[in-house]
Amino acid sequence: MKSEVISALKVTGLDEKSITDLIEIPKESSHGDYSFPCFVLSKKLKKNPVEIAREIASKIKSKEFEKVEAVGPYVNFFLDSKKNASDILQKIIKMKDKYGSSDVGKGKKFMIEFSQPNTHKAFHVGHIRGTSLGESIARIREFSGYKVTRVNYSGDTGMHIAKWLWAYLKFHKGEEIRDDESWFANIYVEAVQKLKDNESGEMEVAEINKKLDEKKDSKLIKLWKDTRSKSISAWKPIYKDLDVKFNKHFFESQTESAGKKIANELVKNGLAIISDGATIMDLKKYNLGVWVLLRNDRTVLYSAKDLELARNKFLNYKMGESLVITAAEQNLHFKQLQKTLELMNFKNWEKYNHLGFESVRLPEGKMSSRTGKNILYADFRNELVQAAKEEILKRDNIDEKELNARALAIAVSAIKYSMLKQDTNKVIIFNKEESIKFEGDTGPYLLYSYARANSILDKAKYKASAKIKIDSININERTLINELSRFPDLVVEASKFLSPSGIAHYSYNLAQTFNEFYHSCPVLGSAEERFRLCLVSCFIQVLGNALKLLGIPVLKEM
RNA sequence: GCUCUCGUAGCUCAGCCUGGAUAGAGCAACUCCCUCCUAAGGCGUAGGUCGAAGGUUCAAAUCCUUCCGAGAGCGCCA
Repeated sequence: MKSEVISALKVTGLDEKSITDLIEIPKESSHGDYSFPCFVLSKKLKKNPVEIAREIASKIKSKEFEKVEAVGPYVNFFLDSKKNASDILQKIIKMKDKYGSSDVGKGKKFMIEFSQPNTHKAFHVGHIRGTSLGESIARIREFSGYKVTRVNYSGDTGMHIAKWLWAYLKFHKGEEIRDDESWFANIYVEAVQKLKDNESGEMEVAEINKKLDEKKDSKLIKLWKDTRSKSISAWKPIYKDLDVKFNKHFFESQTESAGKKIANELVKNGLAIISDGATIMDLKKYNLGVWVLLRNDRTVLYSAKDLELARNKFLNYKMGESLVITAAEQNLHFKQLQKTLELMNFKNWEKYNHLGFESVRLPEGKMSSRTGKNILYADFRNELVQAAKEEILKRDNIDEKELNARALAIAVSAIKYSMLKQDTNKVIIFNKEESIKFEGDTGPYLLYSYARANSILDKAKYKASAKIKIDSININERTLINELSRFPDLVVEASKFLSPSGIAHYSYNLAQTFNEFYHSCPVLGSAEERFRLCLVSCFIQVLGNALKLLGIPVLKEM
């Protein structure tokens, strides 16, 4: 179709390459399917571009186009809209769940690490951003043909654990250990508070940290193990809600001793040095500052553990590309990590990539598990589910089980959509009052559009058929079909740039276009019923595919 | 001080990679539309020096430079 436009434009005397580069797809459908701006020719011919456009349009006589017209300095091409529409719908009907998929990643392995909650700490709304983002990128990459391995990595050791254990032993000793996120979160907050300006406390914590590192105090190790496993159990319902499954869960406790070994080897190789008793990588000449691997008491830091994790991933998973998703605060850390891998001569070091996403903040400031100034996932989720239930009951009377299922889907759609629609390098100001509203540019709006469309098909007892007969096509239908046709290109973009936000915006635009169609084009009982039913079913298919990539569940009824 | 990110309507954001036709949405405000497929919807009104100044270009929100403002990071947290 584009090729016809190109060959028609050979009347300009330009070669195929420059024509291809110049052709645009207009933002507005009233400007046609393709458009050719005449500014470049204007310079060449030293003539008014408006005049040139008029001349070109009059020279083109092709039956391939419904219309070719000059508008100002542009030549606009209108394709045969019925044929075009039928081609697009047929493609969707044929490909179903695969519509939008591609094989750009065929034969390639892609490992993605995301979520990374720490044990003994809060899983708060900020964690949802990384979790939703990682899952969506994983799905987009799978859809694009990659073999994807999802991994999680948790801090189950280190200073924050020492602080938590200190507070537990000091103020909660003997208390039952619960698999409850907020119980863990509260004790951690208490630890941080009570350690403020408390030198003897700090020394006790350092002592616990050292003992954990040495693994000799069996009583302490048992407490650590018990609390660790309960804390891990507390995540299960969260990942179930969010529909996230990992192929592998790494823990820092498994990387620390090998990490320490790597740090010591780096000293032997002369890559790392000892400075003030600590083991460091001096990366100043790369403009990456200093990277501390071991503390001066020889205990191991995040940095050395990450080197071991990288080594493990390289060795045992043989992936082509590896991505780690974390908060953007860690951008420098990952540059230092990558540079160190390079200096260590790791094969494929340049494919060990990092994507940092900006923080989720409360209107009053940064969220923090240290101070407890945050919103725990479970609390927020329950509030959203409650709000959704109230909305449902306003308009429908359904049984408890169905009510719970629908409310959860609505809550999850609201959470995920709000996290995914925003560009990753933009801070999200999390406003709770705003986020429990289900109108406008929100997840529930998408589900609502989907459910409405589905209800039409239900009433018509519609069964998909590959035969499409189009007698006429109006502006609403045409716009909706154009929107449907954009999807595959967007998935390719999203996969390339590791960016689900484009899919999120697309979903919203698509739903909006559908709602306009819904409002102005009656389906059931209309003369165009067959064609419109087909269009509705294609809309459901494509919105469903898009939401699947975002990890957002759909509802047939709402 | 150095590095990175952000700055578009009252508020929250698209658009910027790949420059083009009147800068788009949502929320909030003000109208209108449920005898009609789900009003969690749709139509409309109002709201903009695209942070500022230079530069490149036929053409700049978009590319380049400088400056201003906000946030984050910068040796023993992760």
